[in-house]
Amino acid sequence: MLDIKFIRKDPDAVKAACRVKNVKCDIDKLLDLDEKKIKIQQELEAIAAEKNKASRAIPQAKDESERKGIISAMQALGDNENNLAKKHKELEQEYMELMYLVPNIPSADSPIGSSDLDNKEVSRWGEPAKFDFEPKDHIQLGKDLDIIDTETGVNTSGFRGYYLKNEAVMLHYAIFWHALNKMRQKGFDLFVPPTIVREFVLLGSGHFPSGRDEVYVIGNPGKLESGEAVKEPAYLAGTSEPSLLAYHSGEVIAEKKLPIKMCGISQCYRSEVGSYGKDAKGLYRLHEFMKVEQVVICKDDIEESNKWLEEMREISQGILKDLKLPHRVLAICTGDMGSGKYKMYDIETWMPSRQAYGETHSDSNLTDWQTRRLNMRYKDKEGKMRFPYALNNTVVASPRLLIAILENYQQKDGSVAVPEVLQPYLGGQKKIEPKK
RNA sequence: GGUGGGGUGCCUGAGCGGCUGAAAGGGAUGGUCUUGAAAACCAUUGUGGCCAAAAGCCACCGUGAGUUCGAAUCUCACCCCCACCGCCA
Repeated sequence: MLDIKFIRKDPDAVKAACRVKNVKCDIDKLLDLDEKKIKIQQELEAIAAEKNKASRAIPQAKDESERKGIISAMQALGDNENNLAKKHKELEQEYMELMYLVPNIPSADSPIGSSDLDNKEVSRWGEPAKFDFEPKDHIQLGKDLDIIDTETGVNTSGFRGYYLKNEAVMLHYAIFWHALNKMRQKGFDLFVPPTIVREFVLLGSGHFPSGRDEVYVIGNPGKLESGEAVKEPAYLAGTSEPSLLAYHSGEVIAEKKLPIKMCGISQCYRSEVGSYGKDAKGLYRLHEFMKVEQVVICKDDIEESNKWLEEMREISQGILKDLKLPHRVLAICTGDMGSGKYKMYDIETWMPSRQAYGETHSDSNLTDWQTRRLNMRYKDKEGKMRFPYALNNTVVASPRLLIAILENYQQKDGSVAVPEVLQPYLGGQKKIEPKK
């Protein structure tokens, strides 16, 4: 959400943001609603002031007839008030619906573009492996090593279902252990956050209203004593970011507590309704996976927040470097970055079966777009209330990262080497051998 | 699942129909004192809107409706928390 005062002052900047981000949001209508709403509000307040004044006079009334006179005068005001209040409420609702759709202004150095084709590569690390044999994809490797079973997974769970088995399970958790250790060293507070969340949490993070389709709704969130369904629905979060942010929602944070560095590990659920037929095979696009996520909440300073964006990028790249996985960093263009974002990088890791880099991380600076929605504030030294800036980045997500590990670490004999940093988590095991 | 109790500012907590935006204490900030600190004492300490600012006005005591001339206070619904018992990974 943007500051309405900013939108009033510079509607063209907001319209430009809508354009480059491909967001449909009628700014003129928003401003019109704003104007109408304020006008009615002023009328309502004038009536309220008069009523309050009269009401205060009642205890001082000399006799019953003076009392009655005041009361009847007030009742006359009441009729108009009800109509205005109703109108105001309607306008307010319409206004809020639009406000939630207004995109953040992208940074000046973000590439302008309409799709992922316009993203700009900013750096590369490592050399994609060259094999002196015919490499297999992770699906085949998973079968041969008896560590991944997508066929039975689909049978049990439906499309995009999977089982991890044996060493894949060990690798999966080894990655997370490694990541959690690293994040603790970096001074992040660790969380296992809720994945079942209330509406305000996803509205606050910006996953609602426009990303509603992407989120699973829990059909039966519980029952009341009367046997009726609970009125408020519950949702399965697609990342721990909303829960981590909501930890401080509605809070006035002490300035000295900033920056707040949070790290969550959770299962993530995504309906993937917008991507039917895309990445249909293997472990790339899944309805449920696990992820370690980092969130930073810092002062409302562009420079400081951008410093954190780079710092978080480096933390994630550090883990890929620990795993010796070739990867590249992309500056995401305006059309591909999502409505709430100010600036965004993706990190893509080399996946031999795709003969391409595949997205494994997503590093974003949302400035105060989320904290305004969540009414999360801090008081600066002058005692002024400010909305802090919020950023988030993937630390690691698996099974997707398993694709890169298995495919990059495969050997001519059909085995897969275990990355050195992960070996301690597999009891020192160096190699995963094919099963006969 | 049963039975009670309860959501008030940064925190604890009083208020239970009208000068109450809210007592008291704590905390925080500033000052006096001190070589410095502690202690003590004094002062300050809501948010948002009309609004860029002053004056003024309006709204806000979990959320939403209602009763009333007037609601933190009364009624209803919803959300949440706590205690004890039962059940449970």
